[in-house]
Amino acid sequence: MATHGSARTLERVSYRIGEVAALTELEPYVLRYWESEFPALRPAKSLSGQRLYRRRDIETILTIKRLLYDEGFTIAGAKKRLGDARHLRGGGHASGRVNEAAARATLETVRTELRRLLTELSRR
Amino acid sequence: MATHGSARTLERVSYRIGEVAALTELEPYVLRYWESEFPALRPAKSLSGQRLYRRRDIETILTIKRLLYDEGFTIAGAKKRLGDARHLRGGGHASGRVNEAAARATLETVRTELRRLLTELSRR
DNA sequence: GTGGGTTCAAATCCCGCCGTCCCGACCATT
DNA sequence: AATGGTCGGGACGGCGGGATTTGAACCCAC
Repeated sequence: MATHGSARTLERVSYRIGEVAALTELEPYVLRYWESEFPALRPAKSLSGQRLYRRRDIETILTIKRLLYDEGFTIAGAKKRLGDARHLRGGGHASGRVNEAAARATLETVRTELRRLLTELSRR
Repeated sequence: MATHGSARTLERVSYRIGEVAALTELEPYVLRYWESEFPALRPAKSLSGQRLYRRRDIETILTIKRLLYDEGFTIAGAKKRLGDARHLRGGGHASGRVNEAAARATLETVRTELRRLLTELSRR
C-alpha cells in the first residue's frame, strides 16, 4: 500500500481510460467514441496525449450512460440535454462535494423540462 | 358547406388516417408503424376496420412526434415515457375541454421526471 | 534499455432500429 | 362502377451507434 501517496485519504486527481472504463463498466472505445460525439466530454490530455479523466468527467460519463441506456435517448438527444446543462457551470462551488455538480446538472434537467412545459402550456 | 352536420361550430369526433397524416405532417405508414410500437396509441376502428382517430389520439401522436423528433428519444425511450403517463387516465373529466387531457398528460410527465429525480437524489 | 501491457488516431465493419415501399383486397363517395 | 382512400403484411434499406482492427507511441518495472 502507499504506492505513491497516501492512497487511503487522498483521492486520485485523474484517471486513465482503462481505469475509467472499469469504473463505469464501459469499453475504452465507447469512451473515445462518446468523446467524439459529446462536446461536454473533454478530458484533459497529458503531454504525451493520453487522456486524463477528472471526477467531473466521470460524472459526465455516468450521466451520458444513464441518458442513453436507461432513459432511452439517442446520442443527439442526450447531447442536446447535456448542452442545456452546460451554460450553468462556471460558477463557484470549487471542490468539496463533487456530487454537487451532478445534482446541479440534474436540477437543470428539471428546469429545462419545466421551461419547455411553460411554453407549451402558454401556447394553448 | 354543412356536409353532414354543422361543421363550423361542431368539431369532428373522429378522423381518418389520411386526415390525421396531413394534420400532423406524418405519413400514414408512419402512423401505422407507431401504432404497432406504442401501446398508448390505440385508435378505435370502424366496423369495416378503418381507423377512427379521436382528438386524444392526435394529442398522443403529437407527443410521440415531439419526443422522437424534437427531444431525441428512441422509440423505446418514448414508449417508456408515454407508458408512465398512462395509468393516470380513466378518471372523470368527460368531455368539455379536451385539452385538459393533454395538460394532464403533460403534468404527468413532470411528475414522472420529478419522481425519478427524487429517487436519484435520495440514492446519494 | 528492454519487455509487456496500455493507449493513441483513424479506418473499417456490422447489426438493428426506424421507417419506407409495395402489394392485392377492401371500403367509401360520386 | 369508377375513383380514390385505407387495409394488413412482408420485404427492403439507410444509417446511427457502436465494435474491431492496425500499427505506432507510450509508460512503468525490472
